[in-house]
Amino acid sequence: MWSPSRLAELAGTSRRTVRHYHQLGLLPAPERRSNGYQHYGVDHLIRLIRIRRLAGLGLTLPQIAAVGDTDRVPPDVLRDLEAEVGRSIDRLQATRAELVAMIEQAAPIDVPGVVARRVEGLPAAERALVVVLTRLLGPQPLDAYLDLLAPYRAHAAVIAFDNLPADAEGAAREVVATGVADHLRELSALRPAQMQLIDAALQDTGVKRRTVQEAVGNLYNPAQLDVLARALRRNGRPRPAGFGRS
Amino acid sequence: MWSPSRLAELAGTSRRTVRHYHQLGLLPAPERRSNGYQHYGVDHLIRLIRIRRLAGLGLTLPQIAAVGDTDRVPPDVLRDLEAEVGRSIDRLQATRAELVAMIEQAAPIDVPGVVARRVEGLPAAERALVVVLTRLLGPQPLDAYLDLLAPYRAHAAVIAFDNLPADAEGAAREVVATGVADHLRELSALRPAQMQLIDAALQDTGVKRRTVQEAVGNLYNPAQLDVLARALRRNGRPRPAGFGRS
DNA sequence: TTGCTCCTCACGTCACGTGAGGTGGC
DNA sequence: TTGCTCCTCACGTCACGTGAGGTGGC
Repeated sequence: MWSPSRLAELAGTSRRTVRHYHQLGLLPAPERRSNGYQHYGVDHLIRLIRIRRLAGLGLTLPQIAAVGDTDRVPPDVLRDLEAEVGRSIDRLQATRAELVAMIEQAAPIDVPGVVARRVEGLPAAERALVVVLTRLLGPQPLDAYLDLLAPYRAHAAVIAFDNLPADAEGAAREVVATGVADHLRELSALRPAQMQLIDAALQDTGVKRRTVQEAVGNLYNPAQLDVLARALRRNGRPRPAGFGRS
Repeated sequence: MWSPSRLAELAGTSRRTVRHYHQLGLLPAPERRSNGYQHYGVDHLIRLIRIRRLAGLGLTLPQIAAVGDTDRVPPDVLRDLEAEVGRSIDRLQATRAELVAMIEQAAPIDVPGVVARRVEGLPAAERALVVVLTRLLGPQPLDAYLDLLAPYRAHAAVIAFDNLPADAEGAAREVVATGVADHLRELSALRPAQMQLIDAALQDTGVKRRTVQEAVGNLYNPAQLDVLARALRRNGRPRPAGFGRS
């Protein structure tokens, strides 16, 4: 009655798909004419339309095979599917919002749209650290960190730190370390809650803190690392996590 | 610095994924310790996080390779992605609505939820025909057809037709044919607009009409097909497409 | 004869998952 | 010694897509 391509067309699919369903035993084999050509009847079409409907609803082909010829899908299967589809929609809507934000702000890649505006103009090492912290900190500690970033960087000692060459001499290092340490103490006094939030987020067994330390050790040159160590010694214990690092 | 599994964990992915990116050249090979163990630095982590971000936004791995180390995704790529994500969301929302309808109505499989209530209690052949018509007719002609279905079936002659055995005699066939033909004429007079809508939808080169005829020829027994032929002859040309079929 | 459809393998796609079989570190 | 991680193949997954090479119908 119908050729393979006609059948596929009527069901809105491809010949290969029909063949695939034959191979899986989802669709019964059609009759053959004397020349070997296959031809399909209305039963095949009904069955194929059903398979396509269920596949379109998100059932896997084994699930469709399990449904077989019964006229209802088990309700729990439907509920699972609906929940799964709901999650997919949520994910895609978040993705879409992220894309829209990136388009509108012409935002850079490495960091979510919300974060992008707050890391503009940072030196490469700082940006890299922010990228790592987006994976290590939860939303709130990350927010606190980003809040502190601007006031932290609004100080000449920090700029000096950024530009410190690897072979800077001890005296120069000490000057920068003093400046950074003083500035960090002021900042701690000014925004203690945020400092604590960051610190607490890095607590868990210390594994996160060690990760930050390793990242920092990789991102700065020896002179800069030495400055950080000096600044920390100078401020004693209450080391301000992501800032007073190492 | 970091082992493969630690790197994967920090980026929220798997070791195999990391290996896959190496194979594709997306991620540079890490350094090796003397024992052959790989270890990764912060550069690898940054790069891996970037790849995962872009993959999460829907870029394919070749697209990510093309973006490389530049800090912006080309705007047209972003716009294409956003459009594609939008279409996916639309599709999934339609799927979800369909699933919800099926759950709430405990609806059967073969037919969309909206159609389900209107084909309850139909004999198997009629249901099969409706399934085929959902593929052949647009929404409006299908709606017209479903509208006519109830009044069409509210007649003793139609029930007699359903129950006609394959070996029914000529006299019995003629009685049923007369009843069906008369009923169809009345229906045509009563709802001419809907009849015409269905008829028009089946026009296109006649290929759809022939498909309906083939389906009908497959769904009814010889006596029933003979009745349909008689009823059509009796009513002359204005044959009511899906109803007065063959 | 030409162009179209039909046939059956069988490899390719996409982004990894999942063992298989063996070795290093504590 | 045990348990854990590390290593490198290499086949498997999912639902088909895409030729490859050849034949039938008009």
